[in-house]
Amino acid sequence: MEKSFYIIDAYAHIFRSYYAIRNLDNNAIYGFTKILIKLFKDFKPEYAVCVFDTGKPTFRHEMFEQYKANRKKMPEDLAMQIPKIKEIVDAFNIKRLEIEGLEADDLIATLAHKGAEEGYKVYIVSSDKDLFQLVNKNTFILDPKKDYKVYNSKGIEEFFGVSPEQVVDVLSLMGDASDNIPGAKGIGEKTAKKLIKEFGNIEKLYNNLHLVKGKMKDKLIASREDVFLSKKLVELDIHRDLDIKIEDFKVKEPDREKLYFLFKKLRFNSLLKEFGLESQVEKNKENKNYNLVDTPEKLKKLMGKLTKKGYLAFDTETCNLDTVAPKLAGISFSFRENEGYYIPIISENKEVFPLQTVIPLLKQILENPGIKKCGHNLKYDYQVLKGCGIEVKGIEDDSMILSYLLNSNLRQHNLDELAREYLDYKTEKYSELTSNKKLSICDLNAKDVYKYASEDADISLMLANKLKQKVKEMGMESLYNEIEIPLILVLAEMELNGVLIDRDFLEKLSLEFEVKLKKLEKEIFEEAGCVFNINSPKQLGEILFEKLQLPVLKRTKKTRSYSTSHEILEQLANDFRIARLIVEYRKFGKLKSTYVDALPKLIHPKTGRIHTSYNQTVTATGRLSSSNPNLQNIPARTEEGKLIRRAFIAPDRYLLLSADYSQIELRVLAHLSKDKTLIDAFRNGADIHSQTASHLFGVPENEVNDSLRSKAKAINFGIIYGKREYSLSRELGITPKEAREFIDSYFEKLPEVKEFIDKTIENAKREGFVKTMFGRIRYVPEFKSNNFNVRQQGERIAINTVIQGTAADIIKIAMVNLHKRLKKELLDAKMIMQVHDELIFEVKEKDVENLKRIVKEEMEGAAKLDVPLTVNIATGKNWEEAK
DNA sequence: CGTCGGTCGTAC
DNA sequence: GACGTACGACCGACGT
Repeated sequence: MEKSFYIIDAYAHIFRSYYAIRNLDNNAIYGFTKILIKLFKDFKPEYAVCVFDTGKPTFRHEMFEQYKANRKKMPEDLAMQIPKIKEIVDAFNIKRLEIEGLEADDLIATLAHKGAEEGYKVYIVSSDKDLFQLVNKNTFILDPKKDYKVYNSKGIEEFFGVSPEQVVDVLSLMGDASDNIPGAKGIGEKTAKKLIKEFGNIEKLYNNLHLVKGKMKDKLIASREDVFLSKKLVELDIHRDLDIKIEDFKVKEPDREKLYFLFKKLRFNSLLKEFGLESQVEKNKENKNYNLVDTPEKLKKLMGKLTKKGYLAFDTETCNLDTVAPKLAGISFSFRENEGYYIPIISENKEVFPLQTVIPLLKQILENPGIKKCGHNLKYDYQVLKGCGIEVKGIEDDSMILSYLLNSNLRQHNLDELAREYLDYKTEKYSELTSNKKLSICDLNAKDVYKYASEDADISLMLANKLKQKVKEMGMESLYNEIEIPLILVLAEMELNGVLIDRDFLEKLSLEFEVKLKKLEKEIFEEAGCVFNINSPKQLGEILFEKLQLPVLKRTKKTRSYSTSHEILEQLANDFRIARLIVEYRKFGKLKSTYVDALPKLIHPKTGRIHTSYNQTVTATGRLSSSNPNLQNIPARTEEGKLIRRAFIAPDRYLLLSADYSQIELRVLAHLSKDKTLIDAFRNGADIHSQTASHLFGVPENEVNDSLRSKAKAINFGIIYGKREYSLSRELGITPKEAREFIDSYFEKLPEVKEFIDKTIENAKREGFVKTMFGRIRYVPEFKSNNFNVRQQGERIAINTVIQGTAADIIKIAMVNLHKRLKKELLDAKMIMQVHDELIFEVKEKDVENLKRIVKEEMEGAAKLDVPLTVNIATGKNWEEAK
């Protein structure tokens, strides 16, 4: 019985997977691993080896300086995958082989030769035609690209057109652009094969040149030297002196545990299944030590332990999700990995410990700044506890924020996912715990809750340890410690503060809008000649473009249905009354449903105020986001929109104070690019858009009219968003060619800006991520796409993220500093809202002037740039007035 | 009846 | 397909 020996050409598969599989992280690892799995499942190799390259120069480079000179450096994101691939090969218990100064192909040739000599059936796992020359009666090619087809000599001849012995000669004639093998100039694959089939090899070909006709003969004569050099380059070299025994490559059982761990980490869930690695999921549960602390004795003992700790994780459980003061159900602690304690306060809706006895005990721990705390989404826990009269001190780590800093492209950073991703651990889900969705933690018995609750604290502790290390490695330690962590409390308090809303005013507005909408609706139905749902783009499209036969100017992106967007309706508005009416209807409908009717519903019954959620871990650039409601998109531009802002009010004897950064993103651009023109403009306190217009159109600044200024403004913002000629032309109502000229002349007048953009993109492509001024990173996987548009989007993302992200960092710094400052100066003033470049405060009338001074100082001093940061401040009884 | 993708519109 | 970052209302297809 003959033994089989499989030689795996690692890099061939790695490169192919990298370029063939898109839209997947770790694509090369994935593709390569799939091949290994297939091999194990279908071919069950007894002997196998994985051959790698060292990338060091070889004798071929000495022979021919240009050898492989065209090869680009391995892309960064591929290089990063190589170590993992080696780990996987090791876990499969397949030997790896790479020898310095020896190309993989030569190593494969040597191994194949040796294997055949020792009587093995040799299978070369590769799709590379350079290896076809090795096929003989004991050596075969196994091609994963061709559905794992096995080629013998005859197979090669059928597939490639010549016998394995003739492959080298064909390759020498046709050359290989990717390896920079010259071949015969002007002779391609087809001709090469024809010639070799006719003559047998290149020696015989050149000895019988007289039999070749016309141009082809001339080409062969001209390339003679190149062809023979090519043959030497293409011919694989068998190193008979290499001390290798095939016996050493005996395949052992794969290390299933290691593979499981690796696949899990890489999120190769389909491969887990494919290789039957699912059974071990629960394994990590076994060594957990979770405890229910349900007697006064146990509680006392735990508290004694906790007071001696310098660092611990905690997590609160609540009965409801009330924004202001949710009811505390229990609290869990962990101070050692795999260990956790749950103190139930409510079990099956009955008090386990009376609050007045537990709270003082908890205070000793939670309010002690010397005991550093960690948790997951501590903003929430802080608020819960504040509702119980506990003010948590010593917040050091938040695993949610750590995860966000490591990958801001993810919008979800929930504990379950992170545990799976980083700890290979499957958590108990809240939904599994309650099974019936109507139950809350308080309805359950603490005996059923404590494991779940302890786990959360334990997992957060383990994650914080692990992720903090990574954050340090990425150079984000100070961003984390000095900006994001202190910001938790700032946001927690802003949310608790909330903003006062004039409910009566909104209710009156709602009635007014309702009347307006009814009237518009009637008119629209009359124009249309029928009744339909104006809010349905589908129905509206059918009425406008089918029934009424209005011209179809644009279709929607994904479904190619009629576009009824504002832009299109505006274009139709001149000729068709119905289009004007719909624009008007949309405007009022939007304001009414999104703001006028929605805001009163969110007024908290106890405080009479709106308490939004500021999310710290959502945006990819580092900005905050706001939800329930979103206070960052309250209308500001139109007259009707401004009415909404009048509903945001200050209580009696208080005022709202709004402070916004003037042109912060353009100032950041000026600073980062060091562009002289921009810097000068900002230093001189000029109107930046007029100044740009002056430079751009070559007119003195006092002669810049509104039209020129608005063009310059559009370009200035266009730069930040990476706008191109097409969209700029649409905005300015000019041709794309004219827009192109504007952009070109902008870059000509502000060359440093152009340089900054190019450098940023270049850097981003090389590193795979961009970095803001304060070290925040964002990965830009778009660069890996094989779609041109997606790659171009990557460029815009890179630019915009650096600018928007840096601006976001700056206002966050200002918020942290202001929060401290307000506490210190004992002003009757509270920070209540943030809208990206604007902070809004509620301040007692007597303290307005002091607050103005302090806010200006802290915001303008938040970062030291090459241009001044300028802040405009206004006050009023409501938000509209304070603008 | 809930979920989810598509479209549209608001902010900076 | 053409401008970055968000949130959310509404519709309607789809699955239970």
